[in-house]
Amino acid sequence: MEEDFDSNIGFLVHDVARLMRTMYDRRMAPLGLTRSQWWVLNHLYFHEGISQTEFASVLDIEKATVGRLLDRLEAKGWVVRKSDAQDKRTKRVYLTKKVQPTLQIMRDLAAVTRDEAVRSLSKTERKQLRNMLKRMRDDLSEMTAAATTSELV
Amino acid sequence: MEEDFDSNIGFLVHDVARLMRTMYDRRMAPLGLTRSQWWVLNHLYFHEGISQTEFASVLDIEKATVGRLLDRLEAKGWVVRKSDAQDKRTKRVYLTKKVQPTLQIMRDLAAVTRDEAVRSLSKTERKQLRNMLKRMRDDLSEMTAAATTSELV
DNA sequence: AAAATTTAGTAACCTAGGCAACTAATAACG
DNA sequence: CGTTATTAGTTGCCTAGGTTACTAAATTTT
Repeated sequence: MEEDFDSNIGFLVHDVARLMRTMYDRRMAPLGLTRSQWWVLNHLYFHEGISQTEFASVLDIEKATVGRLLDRLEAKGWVVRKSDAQDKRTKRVYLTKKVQPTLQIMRDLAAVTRDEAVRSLSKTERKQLRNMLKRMRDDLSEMTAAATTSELV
Repeated sequence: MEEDFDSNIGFLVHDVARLMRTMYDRRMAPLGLTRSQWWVLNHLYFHEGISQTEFASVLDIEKATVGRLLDRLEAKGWVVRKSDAQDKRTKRVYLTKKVQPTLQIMRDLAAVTRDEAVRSLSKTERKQLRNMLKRMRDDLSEMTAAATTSELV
């Protein structure tokens, strides 16, 4: 059981994620965007004016990581940070005009890669896979949040 | 379809992998090992004397990444590199005595995390998940290998 | 045999992610 | 009101991963 590493779900998930990331990133590199950057821009498209902390929570990554992603995006002129008028601590994030036309291309390229990854799965299987991964993600998300304030083993 | 980002398989896989990695790493940190390092040691357990290039191929990561992982493991005294007698270019990798007893603990901790991740899945679902992920991995693995020498879009 | 090509490993530079420590600003409380 | 605690963001330090360019050694070609 533990010895069957080729079937270890943890590493299977890890491998699939890594391989998909590699394909995404290779495709997007000519456009000057990485997969993570695209993901950030995409969320921003639907939540413009979000604060960095809210953003970190939505993306479920650390504030520091969000900050640095935004640093790179801002340096490229795809994003701007504006201080909140009420709360001088918080910065709200906005897309620039420059990046808008690029987003659709990104989405299309992402779809191509995604379709490639699941091309051997039937419609039913894809649905099952999505369902299972969502449950795993939600469980894990709870656990990582809970574990911050308590014991791990 | 493309708009339903919460169900985007690519990002679901990415999220699950990241969350599992976080749980793994938090548990293993007190033992001084990361998940990647453990994975390397584990492979080494079954393929001692492997060359770095073969290792990169087995793990399906870049040679440079393997080299750096081994740098850290060697610095900690868990691994040694010995030059091949026949081919002076290649270095073969071996586990040290020091690390052997730790491996079982690692495996146990990994199993705990893995079980947590799939705790809401039935036996049947786990089997299906493994099967689907393997097919995805194999397809993607082929693609990334093929794409190195040809066009991407 | 000499020259050209391939191969093994490394180094440098990049993004991404985590954790911990910090500053500045706001909120809570006595 | 003033002190204390919390919150938002940044910075520094770590691992992991990729790409490219390089060196040294081995192979292949001519």
